[in-house]
Amino acid sequence: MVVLTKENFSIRQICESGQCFRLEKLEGQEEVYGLTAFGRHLVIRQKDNEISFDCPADEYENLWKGYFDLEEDYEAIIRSIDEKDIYLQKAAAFGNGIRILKQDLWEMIISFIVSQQNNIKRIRKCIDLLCRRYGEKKETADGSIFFDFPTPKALSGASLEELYACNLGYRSRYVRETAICVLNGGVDLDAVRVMGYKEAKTELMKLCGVGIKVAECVCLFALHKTEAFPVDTHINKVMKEQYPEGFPFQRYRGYEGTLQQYIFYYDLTGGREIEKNYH
DNA sequence: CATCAGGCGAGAC
DNA sequence: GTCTCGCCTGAT
Repeated sequence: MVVLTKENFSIRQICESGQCFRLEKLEGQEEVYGLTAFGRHLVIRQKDNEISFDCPADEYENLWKGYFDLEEDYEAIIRSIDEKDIYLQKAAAFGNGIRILKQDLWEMIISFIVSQQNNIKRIRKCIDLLCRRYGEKKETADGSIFFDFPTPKALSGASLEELYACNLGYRSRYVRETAICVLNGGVDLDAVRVMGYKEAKTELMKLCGVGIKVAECVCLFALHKTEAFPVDTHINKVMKEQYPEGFPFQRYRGYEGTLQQYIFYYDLTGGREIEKNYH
């Protein structure tokens, strides 16, 4: 068990921000979450600023500390926001516990292919079915069962019909073709891992079902290219309503993606009411 | 009943 | 290069 005190960390906000579809609130308890990632299952508890990770110290150091981006100073990011940009100030204050996770590349590719023209609840269900049916069955130290994310090989073995049965709909073909492409080495994920942002984005877009938006999400949530700025229906709406003269990308160069998450989360869960932004 | 969910590919031009 | 259209499926 590892316990630490941290500002700008909310496991609830991270969960609700929809960047990880295998982090979920556990039934019956407040602020207790379960995460499956990198072949492990982790229980996380939070009370105010005190967070506990139910794992050995070395696992925390080698895996979760990086995964949750705990070395980054999010307070400094929020402080850097233009004080006259009321909307962005409110969005960041609202989601100030969000972190940009460093997730598995393959898992993010499939997850965000599945996410297109889909809602978070259904995305979670799809991913869960894929893991149960094609992922390796594993067991935690205390004996509970979980399923790892399926490998490219395992997914390429699924027929279109079987993928439809996982509720993927028309995305079934994209998942199947992407799995086959990665398995063949048509796109080399080890190479993508060491590429810069633009190069990685271009390479990812060679995959079937990966367009600009999905590629940006993968760059941001797997490769930690925080300059990636995924534009979806929410961001598009906010850009029109709040930034008719354009979003000030130059001011926030290098961490636009982090701000994107504040905006996305605010629009998704909090900032429903339309407010004017005064520059 | 229509519209929408963290879009994308294919085809027309 | 830009524009339009159809697409699985469940919720509202």
